Amino acid sequence: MSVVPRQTTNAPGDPAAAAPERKLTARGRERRSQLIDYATKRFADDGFHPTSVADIVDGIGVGKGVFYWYFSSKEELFTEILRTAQTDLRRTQRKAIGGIDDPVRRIEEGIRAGALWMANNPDLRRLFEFARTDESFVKAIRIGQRRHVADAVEHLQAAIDAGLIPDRDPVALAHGILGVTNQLTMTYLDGAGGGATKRSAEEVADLVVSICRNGFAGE
Amino acid sequence: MSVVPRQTTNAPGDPAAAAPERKLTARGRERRSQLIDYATKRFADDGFHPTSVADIVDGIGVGKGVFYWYFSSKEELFTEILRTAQTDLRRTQRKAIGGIDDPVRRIEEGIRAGALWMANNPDLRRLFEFARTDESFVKAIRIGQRRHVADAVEHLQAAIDAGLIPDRDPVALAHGILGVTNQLTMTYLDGAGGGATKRSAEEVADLVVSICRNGFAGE
Amino acid sequence: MSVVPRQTTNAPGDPAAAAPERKLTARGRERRSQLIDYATKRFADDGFHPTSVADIVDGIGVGKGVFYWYFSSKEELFTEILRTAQTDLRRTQRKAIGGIDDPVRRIEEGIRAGALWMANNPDLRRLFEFARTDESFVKAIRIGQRRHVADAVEHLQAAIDAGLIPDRDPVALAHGILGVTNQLTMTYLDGAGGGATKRSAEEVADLVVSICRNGFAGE
Amino acid sequence: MSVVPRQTTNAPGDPAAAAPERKLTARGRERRSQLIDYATKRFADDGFHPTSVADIVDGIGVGKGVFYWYFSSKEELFTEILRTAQTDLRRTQRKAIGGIDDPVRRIEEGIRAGALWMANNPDLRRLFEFARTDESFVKAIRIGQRRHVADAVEHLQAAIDAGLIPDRDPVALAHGILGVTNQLTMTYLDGAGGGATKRSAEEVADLVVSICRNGFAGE
DNA sequence: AATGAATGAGTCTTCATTCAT
DNA sequence: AATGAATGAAGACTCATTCAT
Repeated sequence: MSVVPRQTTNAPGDPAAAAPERKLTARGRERRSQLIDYATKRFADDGFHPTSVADIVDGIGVGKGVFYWYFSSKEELFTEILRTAQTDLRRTQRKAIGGIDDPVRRIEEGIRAGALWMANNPDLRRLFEFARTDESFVKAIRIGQRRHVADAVEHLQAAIDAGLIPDRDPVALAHGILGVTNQLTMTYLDGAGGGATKRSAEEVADLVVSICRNGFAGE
Repeated sequence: MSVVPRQTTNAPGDPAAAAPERKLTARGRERRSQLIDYATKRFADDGFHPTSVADIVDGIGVGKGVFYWYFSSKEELFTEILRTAQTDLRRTQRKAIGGIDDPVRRIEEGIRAGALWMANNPDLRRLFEFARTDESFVKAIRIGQRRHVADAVEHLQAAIDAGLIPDRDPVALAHGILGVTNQLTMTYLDGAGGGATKRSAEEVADLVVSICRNGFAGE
Repeated sequence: MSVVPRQTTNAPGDPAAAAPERKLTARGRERRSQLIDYATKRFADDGFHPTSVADIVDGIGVGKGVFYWYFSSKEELFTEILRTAQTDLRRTQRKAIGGIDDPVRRIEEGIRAGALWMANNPDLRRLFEFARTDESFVKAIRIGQRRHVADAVEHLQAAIDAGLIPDRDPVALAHGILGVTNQLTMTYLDGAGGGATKRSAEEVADLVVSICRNGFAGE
Repeated sequence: MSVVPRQTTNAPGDPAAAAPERKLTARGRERRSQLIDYATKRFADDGFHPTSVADIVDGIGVGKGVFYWYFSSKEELFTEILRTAQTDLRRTQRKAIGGIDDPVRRIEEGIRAGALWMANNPDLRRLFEFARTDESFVKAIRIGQRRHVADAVEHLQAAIDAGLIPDRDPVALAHGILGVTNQLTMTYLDGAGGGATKRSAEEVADLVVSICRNGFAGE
């Protein structure tokens, strides 16, 4: 006779719609990944808004309900993609500069790693770019970007303190680096280069590092 | 009862649907401007996809017919906004460097003018950014971007030829400048700066010029 | 160049979704009525939840958009039906007792008018009944019911003050009257009478008045 | 891949889909009760249609399969709730008047018992009310109501035959009693009373008896 | 030039129900 | 007995666009 609700569905008043916290089986986790991967591709190719949930589930060949079993909404899925991607980018950069002592080399290797990641994950790079333009996702993207910038600032400040580079606003520098990286990877690796010569990911990474380091007039 | 979209009379040979070629009265031109201005604001604030034609005409307080009297589609309006904006940006930059002989100063003043334009037209800057992410508009935006880059390349090449700056790929440099400009104006003037100090348009422009010129290590 | 929004769509923060305030033409007003009438019938016959917006527009033979041109949601339409009906019921009762001096006769004629209204508007009666059971509409229905009870209480109190009827809680009496009216009109005029003899609206009205007046033991 | 609803093994000759006839263990019976109790609460609070099977099983913290192990459908569960409740109400009333000889007192005590039951089972009272408004359940509810009325009629007729109360249509009287009981318990015990004073279940029961007995004008 | 009305395919999302394990 | 996964029809609602007036 006792009515003991063991579990409330979703904490109400939650700012951003959270994922349905489910205990997933192996098969479930696989499905979830599959949805994320396929959706990433479609979002990158066709855009977030133009890609419908129906497109996604049809593309995978499952029923519509499957989507909502794993994600509470299309927006939540997208946010999830962004979060994962940002985490991965950060991890990649950290790994690349681990063990390097010279702050300037840390900066350079960080830039290179960032550029390579962008080159290797063109879909995710595009999603970042879109997310920045959409009211619903700016917030999500800024959290990661702030951390990203903070990471770079740390090394820039160290280099400045060590007298290795001129003393300029490190936050502005970090953003400059970000801008160059985005623009060049997009231009040379995304087919956006108007008449620009095709280049390999490594070449582009070198280019990014060089421009970030010297500007157009430096050295 | 069936709704069969009819082709509007278009300029022949025009690849994308063009505006209905109308001879507008003074009042008509004003209406058109009003639509463009209001739509620009809404597109920038809420996004292109989330903003419906109904939002636009309701916001102005006119009927739906008005919209389709001046534009053949929502896409056409957006394309028109982009085209006008790109033209305006270019004109602004050209005016800024007119009469300057030193190629390096031309570059710097061009950068400054570009950054100032972005700072003064934040809505349009956002629309550029979005347009790059949407399959339907990349083409439109690239035409202008290519010209924009070409302009910069011309001066960079001149500076290189004159031995005023090191000999590096001017196309890459031009793109780097673009990236820095976008990122910094966005960061410091669009509220996107995570903890970054607020700055005036002029300060930001100086910052952009400085970073583009020297990179993080130069000078 | 000026952007002058003449009219915002809907006051945001509005508790209940309000109707899209439109200037309707004669044809528009007719459509709206048609939708209300048809929906009333379907809601009464099949229930509010089981009746879909598609059912309604299909039944009338118009496109789905028509519905949302006139009503902002299915709920809003239903609320509108309730409001109109309650107003009509009240007007009917007021007209019926206008000019009667004796408070007891006012009560009796009010009851009779109420019962007749219910008998003549079985669909609306059913909707009232449903609305009381649905979280989303109780509030809407109670506003009217409170007024309805207040009206009755006024006359009951007058009769008590004049020593024409025993001094009992008039609010409780008013609710009792309501209960009898609902139950009997439903039973005898809605096909809900289990084995009960069919009766005319007038007969039922007499029955309601008689029972309300005397109870089972009185007189 | 196709989903073809299969007939669950039903008691043959059963008009509506009946519960799977299972021999339940002690634990099984408890689960079933738990489902019924929790569902009753949700149906009463949120409505039958708005409450999904998922809501119910999630609220209890079990899988979907559990639900369909004990009930063949959501409708069947609801019907079951109604049936049980009606049986319980009847039993309560019968017990209350057992051993009373005077038919008038039998009527009064029956009314009181009914009112008290409603007061003590507000959720079930609400479900009765809803069931009367939904095409799918009217039939189920009427069976019980008919019996309920028949019970009352029996005593009313006895009282009339004994000359203890005036000779009026006992069926109508019985329905009148029902209407008063529903309306007053709802008003005073369900928070539906617009400005009406809160009262205890016993007070309300007294009120109901008094009004049913005397009407508004009788002694 | 402009309006209110209308279209209907398409969007996101829900939900009763089934099934393999 | 019970679970997580899946189904897919159906629901409410949107929206670019067209049309009669």
